[in-house]
Amino acid sequence: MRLVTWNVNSLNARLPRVEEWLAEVQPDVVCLQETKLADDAFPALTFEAMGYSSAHHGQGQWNGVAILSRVGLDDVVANFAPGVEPDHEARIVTATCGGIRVSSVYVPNGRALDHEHYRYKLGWLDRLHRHLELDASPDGQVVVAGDFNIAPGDADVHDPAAYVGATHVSDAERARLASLEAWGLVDLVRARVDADRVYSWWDYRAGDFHQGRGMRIDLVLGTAAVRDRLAWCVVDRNARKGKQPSDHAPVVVDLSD
DNA sequence: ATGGTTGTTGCACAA
Repeated sequence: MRLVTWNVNSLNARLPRVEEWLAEVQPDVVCLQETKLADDAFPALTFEAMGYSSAHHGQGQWNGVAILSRVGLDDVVANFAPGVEPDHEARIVTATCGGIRVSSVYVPNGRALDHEHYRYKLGWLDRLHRHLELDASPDGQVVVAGDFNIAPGDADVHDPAAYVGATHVSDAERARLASLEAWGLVDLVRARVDADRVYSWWDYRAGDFHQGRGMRIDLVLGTAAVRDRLAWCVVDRNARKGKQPSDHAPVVVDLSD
């Protein structure tokens, strides 16, 4: 099974590139973030024609997450699971695809350590942990994939010194990620790729992509049962090149059957 | 050099 995650930064602006990339890469399960669409504007028929069932949780203009699957799509939960305080923004959708409980997540950016949005981010990550406790089992096949807006370690940041005091690298954010790992999730790319400078996001400005100034903030987390199936993975930085790219590259994970 | 770009029912703000 090929599972991917991609923050497309507006599906409206990105649909031609997304269609082209899906046709080339042929993933079975696709987690999308920042569709920036209302549910009635989501191009479900376009994906259906390519063989994908889909579940979209959107609000229009900002945020919006989706899961596409050609290996089944059942038991969809938009927002956090019942029992968790609902998010007022569209940042998580969950479905069972090919026997894996999959969540597509767009973790709040946080903006700055002294910003209210940062408190929202930390609380959101706590709610994600609670969501997993209610919706999934660490002993099962579970994947949480998306834009976490957290660089797990300094090896995931092009210039750690430049990010001291910034969001994405703070102890509190990394502690939330560690809490998800303590529940039973593993960072699949880090488990497989022993290298620095593997990034998934580059600022549009100042030629950051060309200069290699990026961060790895798009993650595929999986339980031990998923990690044991891990056959191959890559961040497809080619998708960050060319005309009208997203500022994020897709992350590709191949699992053995 | 706190610069630069892209997206949004934009005309500022989020990323």
